[in-house]
Amino acid sequence: MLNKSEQLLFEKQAEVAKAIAHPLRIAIVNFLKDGEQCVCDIAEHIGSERSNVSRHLSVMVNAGLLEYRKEGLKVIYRLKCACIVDFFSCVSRVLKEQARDNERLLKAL
Amino acid sequence: MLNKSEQLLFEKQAEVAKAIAHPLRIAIVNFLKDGEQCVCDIAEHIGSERSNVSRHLSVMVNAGLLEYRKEGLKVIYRLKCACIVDFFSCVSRVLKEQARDNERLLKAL
DNA sequence: TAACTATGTGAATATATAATCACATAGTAA
DNA sequence: TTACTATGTGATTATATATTCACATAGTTA
Repeated sequence: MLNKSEQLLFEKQAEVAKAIAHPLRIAIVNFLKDGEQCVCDIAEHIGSERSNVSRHLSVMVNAGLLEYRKEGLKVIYRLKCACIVDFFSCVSRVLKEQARDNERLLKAL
Repeated sequence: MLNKSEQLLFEKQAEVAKAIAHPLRIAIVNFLKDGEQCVCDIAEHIGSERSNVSRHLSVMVNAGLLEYRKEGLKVIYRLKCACIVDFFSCVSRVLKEQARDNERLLKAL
C-alpha cells in the first residue's frame, strides 16, 4: 500500500501535470518558448479572452511553471524552467506510437 | 494566431497530459514501472475500489500510455512507453525549484 | 484632473472528471 | 450445472475546472 509521503508526492506531481494539461496552456507554453510575452499578446496569439488567459496564466504560476515581471501597465510572463521541453518530448513519443498503431490498424482492414 | 493543425496538436498533447494528471494514475504508473500487474493487485496497492481503478486504467489505455493482455480471468496492464519516466523527471525539477523558492521565502521572514 | 489601457477577479454558468454502488459478463473451478 | 472471482460499465452524485461578463484596480497619457 502507498504510504503518506508517496501519496503526497503523487498529489504534488499531479498538480504540476494538471497545470500543463490544457490545450490553451500548452499553446501558451509553446508561445513562451520563444521568449517572454505580456498577457495581451498571449491572448491575441492563442485567440482567447484576456480574462480567461489571465486565469490560465495564474494556474501555471501557482504550479511553478511560469513566472512574471511587471513593466508599467503590462505583466510579462516567461517559462520558469526550460525543462518543460522534456515533457513534450515524452508526450510526442506517445502520440507517435499512437499514430503508428492507427496505421497498422488501417492496413489490417 | 494559432492555425488549425497547431490547435489539433495541442489538444492531442493535452489529452495525453490529462491522462497522467491524477494522483491515482501517477501512483499506478509508478507501480507499473516495476513490471506488469493485474487490476486487482493495482487496486490493492493504491488502495482504491477496483471499479474506480478500472476506469483510471482505461483512461490511460485510451491515451496510449498503457496496454494490456488477458490471462484467464485477469487483465494485466503494463506501461506502453518507458519514456514516461522523462515526464516525471521534468515534473520533479519543477517541484524541486518550488521547494527552493519556499526555502528562500522562509529565510527572508 | 479625466480618459484610457492592461490586468485580474467575483459571480454565474457550463462542462468535464471522479467516485460509488449495483449489476452484467466472462472465465474458472467444484 | 452451480458457485465463485476478476473485470468492466451504466447510472447517479459529487467535485473540479473552464468560460464569460461585468467590474475593480493600477499605471499611463493627455
